[in-house]
Amino acid sequence: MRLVVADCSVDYAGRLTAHLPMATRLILIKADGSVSIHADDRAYKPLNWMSPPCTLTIDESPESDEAAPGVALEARWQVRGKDGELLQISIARVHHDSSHELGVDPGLRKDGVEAHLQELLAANPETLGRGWALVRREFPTAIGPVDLLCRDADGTHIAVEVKRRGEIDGVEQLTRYLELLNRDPLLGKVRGVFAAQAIKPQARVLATDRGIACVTVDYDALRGLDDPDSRLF
Amino acid sequence: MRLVVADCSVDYAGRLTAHLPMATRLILIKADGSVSIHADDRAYKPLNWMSPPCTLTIDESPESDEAAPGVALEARWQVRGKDGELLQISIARVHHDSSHELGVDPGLRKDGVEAHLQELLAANPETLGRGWALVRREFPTAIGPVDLLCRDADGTHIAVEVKRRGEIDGVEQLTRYLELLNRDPLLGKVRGVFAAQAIKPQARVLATDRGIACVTVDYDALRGLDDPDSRLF
DNA sequence: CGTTAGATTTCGTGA
DNA sequence: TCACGAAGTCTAACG
Repeated sequence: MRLVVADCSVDYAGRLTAHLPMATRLILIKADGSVSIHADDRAYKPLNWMSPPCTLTIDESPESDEAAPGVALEARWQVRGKDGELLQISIARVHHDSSHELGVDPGLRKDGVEAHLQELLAANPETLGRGWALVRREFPTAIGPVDLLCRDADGTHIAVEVKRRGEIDGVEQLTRYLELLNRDPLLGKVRGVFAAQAIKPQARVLATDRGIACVTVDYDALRGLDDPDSRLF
Repeated sequence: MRLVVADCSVDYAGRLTAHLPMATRLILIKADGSVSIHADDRAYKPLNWMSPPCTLTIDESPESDEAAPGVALEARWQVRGKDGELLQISIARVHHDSSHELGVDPGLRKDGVEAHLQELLAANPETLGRGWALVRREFPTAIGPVDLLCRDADGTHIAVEVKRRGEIDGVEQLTRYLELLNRDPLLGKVRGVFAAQAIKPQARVLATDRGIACVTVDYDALRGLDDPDSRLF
């Protein structure tokens, strides 16, 4: 990994066209070939970048920038990506330049994403409704799998769409599934349930309008049900 | 902006739970308070991060990590965010540490996004169909504005949804608008057109099934129509 | 290889 | 401030 702090201007032409006027910025070159240009804000997002695969070529005696003919340039970097994408960095002055050997990262472990929420609900269908039982996770349909298919105490099937955050797209998705499932004579009338940690008001309105019930799920409580050791009380 | 290259392990607890075992990484602290931890791959995305507003506290004589009692730690950084989010960085060895004054970035100019595509189509409705005229951009409905409302040579209204890339969500969106617009007796029967630089096959199928026409738009040609100087041929 | 759905999405804009 | 739509989204999984 190479870290360069420099006064530079930047031009990007590819999926869009963008220009950065001359200013002091961090240029980050990773071992994967990626190049990113950071200002001192915007959290982790760079101002401009090039994703791998790409190639960096350096011109140590470039012409001056057309936009600023008076400014002498130390170097011009050209990063070429796929599809003719080009990131051009015109460097007027380098403040810092260092390289570091990081090695391959051992990777990271995550917990608490939608897949895990789905697992927890599959293991505890009673959370969604009294007397409900799981029929199948990832129940297949022609347009994709339904997250959970359950059956209530009366034997009625319920299609459950699980989201971490319940927004309008999830309701649309469940609507398409229900349309298909309700054509299947083996299942009979299928109801819909939209389950999420939090449901946006507009999504709730749309769901209700379509006869889909909404359930907000307490992730921590569910995890407690699943693993009593993790309870804190 | 402060750049630290160090052997560290990381724990994050907040919107999810995540752990990074000990390894050499870049820690980037920006003036906005954000902290991000980068490996030498994954392009510009960090392994872990904390977005502002957040506060960094440093413990210079921490206890050893529970997970690795044998490893002595130089420091432990705790970054606290909103909602009790916590990013904890356990530092075993610092390889590099430097700070740099970057100042406020003058910002960047972008071109070629959806808003501009919408402007160009509004200025050139004939691109969508012979004899078409623009009625209004951002035509308001109860659930949000339709990108373009046009009228063809016969006086029939057409609702146009503009996307850079035409996917299934855009068709759903236009469908909802059409449902509403067709209840308005002042407009009469309203047709739908889905316009994008490229339209995914499935989106095209869904649109066609719902009687919505698809138009692929040549952005560069449109820009040429709008500004003859920018033509390259 | 195309398509889909998720993301600690992030980021802007308009109400 | 909240909510929704767009993003140079990116990325991993699945058919």
